[in-house]
Amino acid sequence: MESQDLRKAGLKVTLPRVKVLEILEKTKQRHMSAEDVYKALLESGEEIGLATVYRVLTQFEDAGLVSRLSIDGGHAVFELEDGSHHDHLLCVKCNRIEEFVDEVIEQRQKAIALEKGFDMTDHSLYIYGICRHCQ
Amino acid sequence: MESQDLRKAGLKVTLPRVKVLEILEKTKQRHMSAEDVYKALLESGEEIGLATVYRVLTQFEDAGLVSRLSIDGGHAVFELEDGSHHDHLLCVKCNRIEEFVDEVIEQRQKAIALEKGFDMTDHSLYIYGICRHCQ
DNA sequence: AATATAAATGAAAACCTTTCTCATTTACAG
DNA sequence: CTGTAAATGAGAAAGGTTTTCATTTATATT
Ligand SMILES: [Mn+2]
Ligand SMILES: [Mn+2]
Ligand SMILES: [Zn+2]
Ligand SMILES: [Zn+2]
Repeated sequence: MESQDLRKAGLKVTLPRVKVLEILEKTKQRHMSAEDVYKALLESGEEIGLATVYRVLTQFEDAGLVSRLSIDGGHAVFELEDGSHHDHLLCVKCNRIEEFVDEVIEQRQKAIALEKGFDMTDHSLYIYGICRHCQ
Repeated sequence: MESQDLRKAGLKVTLPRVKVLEILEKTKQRHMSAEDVYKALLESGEEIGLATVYRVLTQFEDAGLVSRLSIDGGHAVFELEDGSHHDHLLCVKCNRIEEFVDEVIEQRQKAIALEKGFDMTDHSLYIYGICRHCQ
């Protein structure tokens, strides 16, 4: 019952919001661009405008329902937020995305920010390479 | 004699290329956007088109003379390549950029790539926060 | 030094992703 | 059921970057 998730987030329960959430929950690709979501909606018979998809994804991000990856130079990619922070490995050939968590790196980042007098608000780490399947 | 640097890189020695290189070498700001370089050229009396600035910066990147940072959501930023890899801290208020090197993080990244079967080609790490001056 | 030719440039148009505008539709509180 | 604020769709606009193509320039050759 994702209507509850929406209401909890202070968002009115509208068809576009319910459908976008459904797509994100049902898809095989955990990481989707706005365009991907838009196309998936069309395929599932929902004619929801791309502008609305962007709006809804941004609202979901603000509400903590999804998180946004900003990949090198390209378009943003969204994923359902599951509460566990992680970073990403990207295959430069097939665009496969894998996830990882590394506490050592997380700690070092905090230490570096402290050392440099920064109040760290966020970080972004991407490892680019050629995946097993592509090499 | 930056003409030599250009020739070594297989690039013809043209006025735009020489001037862009000069700007990058003389500027106080180590990190400059294409627009910044373009404006600095204008201020120094050189009427070089923005498209040329983009082209030249990309060629310099390919030649290993500069490197490009892809900052979250914004425009690209370029810096003269000095052979020493480093990552960046960015102030979300004043856009100040600081640099750091952390061997522990570098090593962990390699280990993670290996673990996941990736042949690592690159990585990008940005720490966002509020700098000393802005907090 | 003059010439030929491939490469580089400038200006403007095109591109691509994302955001905005605004008229219309919708959710939902009363 | 009604009124009202919020959400939507379509298209325009934004903002950074790349492309196109006619013109200019660097440099190898005479
Ligand atoms: Mn992820
Ligand atoms: Mn730097
Ligand atoms: Zn791959
Ligand atoms: Zn600052």
